[in-house]
Amino acid sequence: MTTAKNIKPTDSEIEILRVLWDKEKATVREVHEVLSAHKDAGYTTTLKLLQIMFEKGLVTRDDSSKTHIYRANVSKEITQKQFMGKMIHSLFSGSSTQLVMQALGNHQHSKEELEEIQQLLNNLKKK
Amino acid sequence: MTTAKNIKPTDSEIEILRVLWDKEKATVREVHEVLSAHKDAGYTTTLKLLQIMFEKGLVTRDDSSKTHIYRANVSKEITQKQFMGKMIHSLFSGSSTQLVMQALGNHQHSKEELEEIQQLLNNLKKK
DNA sequence: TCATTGTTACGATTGTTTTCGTAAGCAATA
DNA sequence: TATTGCTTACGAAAACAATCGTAACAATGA
Repeated sequence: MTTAKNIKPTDSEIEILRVLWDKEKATVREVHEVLSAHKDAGYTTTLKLLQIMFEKGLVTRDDSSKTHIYRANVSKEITQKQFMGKMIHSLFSGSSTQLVMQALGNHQHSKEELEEIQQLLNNLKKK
Repeated sequence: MTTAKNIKPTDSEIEILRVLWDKEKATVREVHEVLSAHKDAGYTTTLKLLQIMFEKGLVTRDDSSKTHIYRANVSKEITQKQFMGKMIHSLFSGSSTQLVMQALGNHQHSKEELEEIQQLLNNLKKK
């Protein structure tokens, strides 16, 4: 699962992956419960999406018992990196620095968070 | 054009917007020339896309002469912010700090860039 | 004038994503 | 046993994105 897949999940697929990243494993019903809190789509929609994701290799499933159990098969980190790279390329002229400045300037960060970033920055500067 | 539009351009539309952001204004042919450097789609595809973007309000056009002249009607900054927000929400649990750390840690930054980020960080810390 | 070239308009096709309806199976239980 | 409820499978529709072919028209120059 830590393997880098060259697959880009759609928006709906990411919503599902978020649940799986969070819960480690889940049934269709469990995923659907979480999703239906802020989205309204039928149960079979979630089911179908998970089946498609299985075909694509985005998730694995244990079908040894009647109710199948799904797990993410792409890591959150790799997916983050992938989308980040795409965004840097398409919207920030390839400059990750510009993206960082944008994120820093346009969002609120607590004192602790700023300090955390400072730590990382210090490390990077050492090299 | 600086107005915040609640519209999310598709991937192809972003490619076109990049050209318009870069050139300020352009004809279909000019846009197409730039695009066809790294993409192969016919001229009428670019034309059609620009027409659709016009209907959506993503671009404006001057059709006073036969060859229309297009301009972006959404700013780069607002589009960046919009996609950034979406990404932070969907892939970073709403934490822009996490996104910043990811971008910092996973990409190369020159000494000058790191310094630039440091400056901004200093400003933020003052508050 | 007539052919060529470059332009817009627009319908149609193709592919992908999202959604749902329906059928079929299985298990629990009235 | 028969009913109910929860499950998967799967086809198909709807919405959207991307592509192209063709027609119509204007401007240019042979």
